[in-house]
Amino acid sequence: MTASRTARERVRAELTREIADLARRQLATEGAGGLSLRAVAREMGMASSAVYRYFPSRDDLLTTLIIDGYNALGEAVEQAYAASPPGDFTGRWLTACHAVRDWALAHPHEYALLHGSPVPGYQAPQDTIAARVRDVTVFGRIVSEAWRAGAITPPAETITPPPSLAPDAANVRSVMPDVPDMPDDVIFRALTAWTALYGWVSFELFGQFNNTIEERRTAFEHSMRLTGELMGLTPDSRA
Amino acid sequence: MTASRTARERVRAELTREIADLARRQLATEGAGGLSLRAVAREMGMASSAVYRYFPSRDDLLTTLIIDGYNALGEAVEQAYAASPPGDFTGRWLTACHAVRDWALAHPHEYALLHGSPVPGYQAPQDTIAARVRDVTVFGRIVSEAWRAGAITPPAETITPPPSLAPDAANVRSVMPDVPDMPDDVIFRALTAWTALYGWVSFELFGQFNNTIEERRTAFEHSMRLTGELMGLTPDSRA
DNA sequence: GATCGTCAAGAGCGGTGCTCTCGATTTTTC
DNA sequence: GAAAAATCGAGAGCACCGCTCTTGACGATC
Repeated sequence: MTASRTARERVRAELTREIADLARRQLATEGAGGLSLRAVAREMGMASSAVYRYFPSRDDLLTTLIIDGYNALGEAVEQAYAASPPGDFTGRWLTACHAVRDWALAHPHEYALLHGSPVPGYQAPQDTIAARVRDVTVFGRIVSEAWRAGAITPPAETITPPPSLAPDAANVRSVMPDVPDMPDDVIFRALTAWTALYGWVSFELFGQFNNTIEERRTAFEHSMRLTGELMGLTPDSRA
Repeated sequence: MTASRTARERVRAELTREIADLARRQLATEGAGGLSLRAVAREMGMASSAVYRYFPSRDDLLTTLIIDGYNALGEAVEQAYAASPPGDFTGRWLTACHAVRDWALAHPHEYALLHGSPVPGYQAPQDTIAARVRDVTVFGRIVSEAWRAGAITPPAETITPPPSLAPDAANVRSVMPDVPDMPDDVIFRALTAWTALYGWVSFELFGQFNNTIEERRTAFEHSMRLTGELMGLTPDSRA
């Protein structure tokens, strides 16, 4: 039932995929604004109006590209997580950070679609939100595992978050499995590290480091070590 | 000479300003992609072709908007700096952070133009880079003043940056007045705090905190306190 | 007062997203 | 197997865009 319905449905699924792939290639070369339904149709050898049989609007096409992008980024982070040694939490954190950065550098326009300014007239539908949590989940897993292993020790005289932030902390905690005892302080430290990660990648990709930071990869890793320290991760859990 | 040349030049300068203002208003309501030379011309009651006498292309108009945006943001940060008490460096850091966030929230589309994904076919010219450093300069001043006052004490067993990052650290140090003795470690801690600041604001503005972080301002301030700690700022320098 | 530079306006080019209609083809139903 | 229904591609067309070129009128200058 899932493999083959009518021939028409099969060719429809095929064409839909083909259009999306072509659009993604066009996105990679031209950028988000250069995405043109007419150009896709031209490259596929069909009339521009025919494309609307598969994607009711340009925004719908954009939405699938965004969802695919979140999934690709999430998968990259998941694979990096799976390939990193379980005991070394700082290593896992750094590996995951590099996975985000590497993917962003390899797919700059797609990253811009996900974490850049929203596309002009485009309003992201709810569908995209579900796919968005995929990379977040991995980071949450890393932090929660480290916490349960006792590898997170925030500074003694820590800055305690105000009580009004408890609900938000609970929201963040919900993406971390089995850490009901994690203090809000650690939650917000992890959140801050997370924003620093994407802040760095966005800065690097959007050109804010031009003529200033040249040893990008090394500087990035060092910065992520600092954010690891901010989270309270012990520098090397194997030592 | 600066006040009045011929009447023609005066009216020309006036119209140029008027076009830019109208474009900025259109940018605020429609977003970067919705900026249309034709719409501006329509609203000014002139033919679309006439606008090209003042801005040779849409990208040129965008460039002036970007430069104006950087200046407005920089000025907001400068004013916040000027209004904050000189002795309290953590306070100055937080005030400057809030200035960035407040300005971004008040001018979301302009912020997106500055720190979001680059506009489709637009290539930022060198002119924009000069205006960009204005806010950075303020942050550099805060950090360097704190350092000279002895209010920055990074953790004892710190993560030292690799020697290959020394040139980049020197680049960053160049925006900080009179701190030749500031260690590269502190430089990169400040840089990381800076990326965390803009990472947070971008996340908040671009919708990544939806359904997760609701007490935005409080959470932001707490996060910035944490980045202040990361820099080594003593929690309250007046105590 | 004639000349020259500047200006607004109009027409037009090629491009865009999107809609509608029409004929052809495939699937479903009887 | 034939008729009915659903689907599809193509074409024309709408309103918009950035941008160019030409034309005619206005203002400043000698």
